[in-house]
Amino acid sequence: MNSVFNPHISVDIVVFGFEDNEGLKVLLIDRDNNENKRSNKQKLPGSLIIIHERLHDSAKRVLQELTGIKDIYLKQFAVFDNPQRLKDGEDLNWLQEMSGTRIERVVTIAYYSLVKLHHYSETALSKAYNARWYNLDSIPDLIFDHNEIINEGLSALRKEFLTEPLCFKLLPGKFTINQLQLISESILGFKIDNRNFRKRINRLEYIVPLNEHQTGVAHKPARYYIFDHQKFDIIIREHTGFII
Amino acid sequence: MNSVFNPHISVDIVVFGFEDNEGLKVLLIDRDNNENKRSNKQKLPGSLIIIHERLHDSAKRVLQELTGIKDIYLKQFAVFDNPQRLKDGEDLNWLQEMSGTRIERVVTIAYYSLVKLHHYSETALSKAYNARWYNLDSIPDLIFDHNEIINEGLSALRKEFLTEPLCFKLLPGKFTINQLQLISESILGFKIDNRNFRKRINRLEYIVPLNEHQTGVAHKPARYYIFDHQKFDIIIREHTGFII
DNA sequence: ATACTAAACGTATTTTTTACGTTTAGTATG
DNA sequence: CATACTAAACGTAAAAAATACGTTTAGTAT
Repeated sequence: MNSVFNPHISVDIVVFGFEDNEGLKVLLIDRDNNENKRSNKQKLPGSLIIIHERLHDSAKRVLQELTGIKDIYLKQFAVFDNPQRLKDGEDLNWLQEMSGTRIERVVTIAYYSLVKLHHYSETALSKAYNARWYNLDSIPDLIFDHNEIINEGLSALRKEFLTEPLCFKLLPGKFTINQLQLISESILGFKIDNRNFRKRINRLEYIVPLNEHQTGVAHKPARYYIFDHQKFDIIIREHTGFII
Repeated sequence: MNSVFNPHISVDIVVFGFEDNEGLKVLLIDRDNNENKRSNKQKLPGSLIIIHERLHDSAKRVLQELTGIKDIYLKQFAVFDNPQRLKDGEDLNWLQEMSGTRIERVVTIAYYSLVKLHHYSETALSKAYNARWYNLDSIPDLIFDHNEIINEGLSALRKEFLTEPLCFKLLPGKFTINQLQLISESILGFKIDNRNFRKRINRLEYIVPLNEHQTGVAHKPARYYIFDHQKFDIIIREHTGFII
């Protein structure tokens, strides 16, 4: 591969995976692919951008190559620009060989993303790069500043979750209140009282109850709800949640 | 000037100026300096970064050159990467001459900043670049995508204002509740009921009342308060403000 | 018929928000 | 030195939201 790449700018993506009743997981890949193995180092999915490529498209491309995931939610959350961030000579050599260009300094634009983990279990993920899910509390040492990128990504995700209707990126069109709660707990990392959660949700006009219920479950069937994007926009733009 | 610049990456800064009882203003400069005048186009303060320079340092440098402002609050809020963003041939030529390099594509990292406007009135600002404050509702057409950058910067500022203790970057160490309210109104762009504002502020443990009051004012002298950063960190990290 | 399960409902208490009216501690003035 | 003036500060009643719990319900499974 020679320099179709812009050797100054890259994207990296922190893909968070959600699964019922589990903490969030993060998708990591091997630095080297199976045929071309030189180390066991791991990293975030990411790449130098291609000349003229848009950052968002670049992130999308990388993710699709590694996971087959399309139509995914991607959020730019920070830029990592420390001139020393590539300092490990061996990793830098790897990057130069991989990209076919001489590299001085790379500023990386970091994205996070949120997917239903079971949609992308081992089978769909890149075998060539040994893509795997890791619990947040057992992330190995990664190349460059990728550990730092994950930490900042998690903060950004949690902060954003409280002010943007993020969870509807994960939920199906029709969902139950308990599904909504499970996602919230998983992202925020703590348990929520179900009775109070329900009351709060029922007050929100943009979460609309349907006259439709689960079928075939061995308990009281849950009601389905939909998220009304338009109502949300109208209501939330008028809302001012002070912290000061 | 020849290529000490990185011709791929720039910073631009939306400097918001605050003044009692006024809407926010934005600092703009002329594209060309007085000696070297070729047009009347205006732009945000910004520059290609210097090789090896950190983005934050670059933003700081540019601001200081144009305004003399040091020790300023700077917040990275977005990246603008449209490959067409420099499309206007004339502005692109200008940039190439100015930087002494051939330029293909520039990705810009955008910052916003918030200053007490009266500290940086006409006298302190760069005369060479004709730096001036503009009301938000009378921003002229700017070069490249700078109008878009301002709009996004304003959204980011307002959003951030509601979740971060931004106003204490503007206030003196000791401040009155009414000063706090004026800043809030100015940034958010609407009026707040003073009686309810006081009550809310008085509940916040990290805004600590002093036994010290204004002197020499022709009315009941106001009490001074200080912002307790440590208490804020402890309290806010435990706080979860749901919107969903 | 009985057990089991997740969903859904309920209630009492405290805290916060909202929308207003009133009083106070100073300086300025005639 | 009494009165006016000003911004600061206090107050109150009602509505809405948050919190911490206990109970009932609509299904399937045995």
